Amino acid sequence: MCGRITLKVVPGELAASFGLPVEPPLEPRYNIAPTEPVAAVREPAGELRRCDLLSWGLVPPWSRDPRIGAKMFNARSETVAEKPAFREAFAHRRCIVPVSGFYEWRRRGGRSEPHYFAAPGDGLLGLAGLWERWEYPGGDVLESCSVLTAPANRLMRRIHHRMPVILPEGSYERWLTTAADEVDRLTDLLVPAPDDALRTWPVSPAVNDARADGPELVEPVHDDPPDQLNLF
DNA sequence: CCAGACGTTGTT
DNA sequence: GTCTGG
DNA sequence: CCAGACGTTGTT
DNA sequence: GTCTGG
Repeated sequence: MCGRITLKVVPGELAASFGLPVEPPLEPRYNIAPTEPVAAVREPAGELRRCDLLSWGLVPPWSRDPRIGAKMFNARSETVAEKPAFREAFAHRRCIVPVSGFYEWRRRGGRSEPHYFAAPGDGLLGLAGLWERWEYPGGDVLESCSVLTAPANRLMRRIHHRMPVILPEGSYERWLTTAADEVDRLTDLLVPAPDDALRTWPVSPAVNDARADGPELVEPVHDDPPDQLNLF
């Protein structure tokens, strides 16, 4: 799965990686949690590609309460085309969530150990996403998004059994612009990333607190020793 | 017909 | 909005 | 995802 | 245990 992400870019990097006409003004973030604003690249039909901040956690347009979004920050790629909450967004409103990396937690002996995942060379990754539009009773609009997940690859499996869908750079255009009646041809993209697409290392549990933010959160810490009973 | 769900993860 | 269950 | 609350009345 | 907030 994917429940925390980071996005730190040098000027020009986002535009270059995702083919944006203008570089969006984004502050570096090292701990973006569900319900928070997250960057999303979209390409509306006939318009320029753009990057906006959307609320992380998709709110279906028929929802009566936008707080449902807190549970909709991931969508299973295996079922996204059928699920009532996601299928319209999958057909018509796909996006790419640019990230520098993401965190996954390994559960061991009742403890939850955060690990960071990033690309070798620290380039940006493009996560497969969906977005949706929801209107408050007063007419204000909430745009929100969700990150697709796939089974873990070999690297990820040491930590967790699900992972975000990472799009190859060459498939960004196809992911963003495939017509609704052809989305069944996108399934080749909804797979675990190759093992060499990511590096990983353990990080401090300081990241557990969603209010924490800063470059120190992605610094490696020593791996805990394997579980053992210290009798003295 | 109306009522109620609509989601993922992890744990048992 | 649309589907499932009763 | 994890952390933290989980309640009401009345007063500031 | 379950929900809300970040």
